[in-house]
Amino acid sequence: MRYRKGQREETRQHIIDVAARRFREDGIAAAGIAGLMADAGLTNGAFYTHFESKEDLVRETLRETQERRRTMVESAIDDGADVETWLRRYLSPRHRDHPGDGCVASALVAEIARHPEATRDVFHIGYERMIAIIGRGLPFGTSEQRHAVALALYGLMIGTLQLARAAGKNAESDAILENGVQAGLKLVETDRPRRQGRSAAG
Amino acid sequence: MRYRKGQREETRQHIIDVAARRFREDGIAAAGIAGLMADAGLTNGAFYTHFESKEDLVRETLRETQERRRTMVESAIDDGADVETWLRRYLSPRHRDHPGDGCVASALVAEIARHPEATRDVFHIGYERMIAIIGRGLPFGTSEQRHAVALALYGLMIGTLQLARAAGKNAESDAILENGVQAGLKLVETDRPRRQGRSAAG
DNA sequence: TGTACATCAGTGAACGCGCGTTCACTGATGTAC
DNA sequence: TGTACATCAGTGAACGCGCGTTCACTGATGTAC
Repeated sequence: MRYRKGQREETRQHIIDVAARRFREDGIAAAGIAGLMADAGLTNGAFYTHFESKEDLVRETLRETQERRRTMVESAIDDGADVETWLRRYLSPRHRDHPGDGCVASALVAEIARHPEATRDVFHIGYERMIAIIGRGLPFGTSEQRHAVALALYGLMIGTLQLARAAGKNAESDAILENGVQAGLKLVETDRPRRQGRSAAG
Repeated sequence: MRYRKGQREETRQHIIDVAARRFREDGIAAAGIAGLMADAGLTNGAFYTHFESKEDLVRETLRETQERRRTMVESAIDDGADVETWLRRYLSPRHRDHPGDGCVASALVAEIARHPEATRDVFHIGYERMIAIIGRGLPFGTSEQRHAVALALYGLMIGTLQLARAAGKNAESDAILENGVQAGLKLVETDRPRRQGRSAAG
């Protein structure tokens, strides 16, 4: 490998990019370091000049992927995208079929729950920020109401995407996704302000 | 090991029970055969007199755990439990803190999505039966409406439980669960028949 | 009833393999004098 | 400007370990004659 100024930071970033994809595609445990490094065009030994351990890489990867996705959602909302637009983008066959580019929570949340606290803390920070962004993007309700809906929406989104992934790439799986979109919209509608009167007694 | 009539079937069942717990607690990949067999009080060699492969055990374990949980939900519904009761039982700190006894989908769905088709097929059969039971337990709507709500509810349930597990065992995690219960009830309420008039125009 | 053999359920060592991690080493580039 | 040395980024073999799987073997129980 030629020595070049700035090489180090560039390589580190490249390893993180490769890991981000492989972790989401295969799971953290199933993605080995030698394989990751080979994918990055390097040998296994170089890994430890960039990261303390595999767990360290996991944390860095979580930080990066969570921030990137949050930024995506944030700018979509700033561009005026309504709830249905990004909900439908999340619960899409495209997202289902490409976990390597997708939401890290839907791919790895169950595995992360079994990782050390330091790793779960990193995930948790990203998770709370994401909930805050989603809440801000909702059209109705007080900030408490929007936070509550955002929490539930996120649970619905990752659970539904996972079920669709387990179902495969077929019409039934597509229907699971579409059904999730409709349910999500209903949750959002719950807090729509009513102009007059009330619906039948509950 | 003493030879005894009926020993074989009993042992097989015991291995499945042990595996069902360990898979849900540690993940399928992280639970090794030697460890499982030691937990069952046996040595690793005996495994292959009961199962063709680890993947075979995974399928048998899925079949068993899915059927058992379905039966639980079914009898709860037959005993007249309302939606809130079993929803609150599912999204409880107890269920969050004991994945080994809990819903296999919430613990393993993402991992199962990466397993061979034969395994995903087994999961899918159990999943569809569970959706059918949940749908039957709902109080409102046509059978199509109830199926749709059941689908969304299940996604919400497993996603929310996973997020609570990643958050840990604390008040915030408890709040995630409670919020999920409320959202689930709202989804169910959506199809409550209205006695008269309509809510404000949408 | 006694005996020889078959069957059963499981033992435990071994196979090749890939894991995360360590470390002595390489060779290109930067820099002090 | 030339030279000696430091630094940098990475190589690649090796470590101990646990994985899924195989197989020759054990010893208790069942059964045919």
